[in-house]
Amino acid sequence: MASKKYLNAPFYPYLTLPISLYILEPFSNDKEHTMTDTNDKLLKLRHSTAHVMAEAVLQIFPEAKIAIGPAIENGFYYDFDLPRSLKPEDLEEIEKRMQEIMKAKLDFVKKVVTKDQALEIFKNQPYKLELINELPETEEISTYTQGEFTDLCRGPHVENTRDLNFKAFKLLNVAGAYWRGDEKRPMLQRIYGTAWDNPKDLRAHLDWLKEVEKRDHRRLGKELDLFSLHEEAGPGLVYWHPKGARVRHEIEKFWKNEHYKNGYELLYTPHVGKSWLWETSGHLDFYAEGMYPEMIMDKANYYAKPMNCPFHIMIYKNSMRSYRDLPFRWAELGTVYRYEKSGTLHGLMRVRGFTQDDAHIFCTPDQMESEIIEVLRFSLFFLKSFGFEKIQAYLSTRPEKAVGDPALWKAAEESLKKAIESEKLEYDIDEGGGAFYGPKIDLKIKDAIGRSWQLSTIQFDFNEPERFGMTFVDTDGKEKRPYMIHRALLGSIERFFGVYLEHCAGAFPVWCAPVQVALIPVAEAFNDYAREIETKLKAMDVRVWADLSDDRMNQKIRKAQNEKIPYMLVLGEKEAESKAISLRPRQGEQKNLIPFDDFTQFLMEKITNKDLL
RNA sequence: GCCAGGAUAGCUCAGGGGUAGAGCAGCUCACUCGUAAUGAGCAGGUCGUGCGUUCAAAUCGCAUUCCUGGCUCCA
Repeated sequence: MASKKYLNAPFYPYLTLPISLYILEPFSNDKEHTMTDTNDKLLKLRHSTAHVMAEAVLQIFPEAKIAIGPAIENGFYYDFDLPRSLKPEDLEEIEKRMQEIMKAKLDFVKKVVTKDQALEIFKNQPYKLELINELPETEEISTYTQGEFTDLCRGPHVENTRDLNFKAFKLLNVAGAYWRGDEKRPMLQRIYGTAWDNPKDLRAHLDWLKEVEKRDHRRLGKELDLFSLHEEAGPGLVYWHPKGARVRHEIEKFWKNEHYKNGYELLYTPHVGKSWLWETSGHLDFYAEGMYPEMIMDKANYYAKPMNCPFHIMIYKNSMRSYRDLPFRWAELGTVYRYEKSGTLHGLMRVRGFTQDDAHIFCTPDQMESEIIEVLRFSLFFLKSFGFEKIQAYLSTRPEKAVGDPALWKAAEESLKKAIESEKLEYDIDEGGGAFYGPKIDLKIKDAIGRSWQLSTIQFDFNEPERFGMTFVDTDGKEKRPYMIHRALLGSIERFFGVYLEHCAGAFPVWCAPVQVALIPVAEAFNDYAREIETKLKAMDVRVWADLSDDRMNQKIRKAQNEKIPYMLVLGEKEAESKAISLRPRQGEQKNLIPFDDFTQFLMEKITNKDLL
């Protein structure tokens, strides 16, 4: 059931499987192209284009069964049950016929019909019949007809096919899709297309798609030699190459330092544990199919951990805890393993082994509110450190089936809301959208090309403290239940790395770039000077690469540029004489003959401030 | 998991029933050159894996693994 659409969902710390909305809003700077601005005009136009496509498909396959064909973000689709599977060439034929239909200037004619009439009209269309029969009695049933094609549809539509610009749409791809998204129902063929008001907008959207492809983290990961995956060694398991590991190390170093600075302690816990843990936590009941299968050893069943929380709870329960000890803020870069269906694996975005930037906060009821506010502030600090300024919060509240006292839920929800408001974040409330064990806040960021990704999640848990019988001794000498909050800021390191890689298109800021400075001697005669500079920079912990190959200077620059190394230092006779360098930044203007000390000062500032360039 | 497409040298890709091809990368040699590709040469795959059809398979068929695009967006 999961799909690529869910790639922007984070890895939840606890029991739920990731479910999330996919928001794709290209051209964040260009209102014309965003869905928010999508006036009915574009919606109508796209939906009408879907109808035109259905007509074209029926011309080719008169026996085709049609399902549904809505407008979606940037375009539309239509699902068909066809006698054979479509080939890419079919799309061209369909497109051609669609253009003919548009040029024919056909009216879209609406007709209100009775249920019986509708059943008669669509008697050969089983999917439509199913829809008709499920319509509420009160609902007006209408059909829209253009040319030879009539569809069950509530509209609205454009008036005439001439309102559709036959040069402003394009069919993109064919895909399988279950009827009504249900894997037990028949698999239909879905044709996706994109449609716009004018050819210029279409062009812009196609360019955007190209940009998405160019930034694909799988492509960049290969080009920049950052990581790899190996089917023969296990799908969905990531191998970090030296350069990728360097970036990851820098990110993790930053993460750890900031946690210590912000009142957290770090933990390390095992990767496997006996079934008792997962029976107690409830994972084996609710989540078994998401776990790697058991390993049997010394007559006990062990599981690779899909979550870190039970381990942190073990540490909590290791001794008596007093209200004086709380809150505990325990963080761990914990690598977990989950069985993700083979069809859902995708580069670094969806994998089977990944590292959560996890933490659990155990606190008293009194502390809950300030802890939540603090966690949210800390999340925002991290996201902003990486240059994500546009942040949207989503608050999910108590679902019908839930554990825990409703009053506790209410209080938790209130404190979550207060935290969001104190940070003045935009937010949406998903009523009843919380997990069964507690309400949560999710944070979504928007990347450089306008796509939304969910990264942080802050979740209450009324379940595990109960199941594990966690307690603390309160001021009155009585044992009470602590509050437990799960939170991940970046989500998982792997996925965050993928998102960030796409966000910056491979051009990491200097502080975490795998190579920070490239040295480019103009000719062999200046290799010595390059070595001298290299030694000095290395002594300052700068990651430097001296290109002493016998390539020509132009070639060296090209290589460094393609590797997206932030700074290139060109070194020749003039530089060597005056102990200077010529600076060619990966972006921006070059500056010649800068005193070396000036450069290092500039560089160190960039690095320590984590400048994003 | 399901539907469709794909898997050919490290990378990007061409070819297609008669025993494999390009560019880049790599290696060697020459060149020592001021801001995005110096030139020449060499080496490198049995065409994802298995089984089958055939005189003959990378090319056809079946199976399998992995990859890619999709699989709630309610007429």
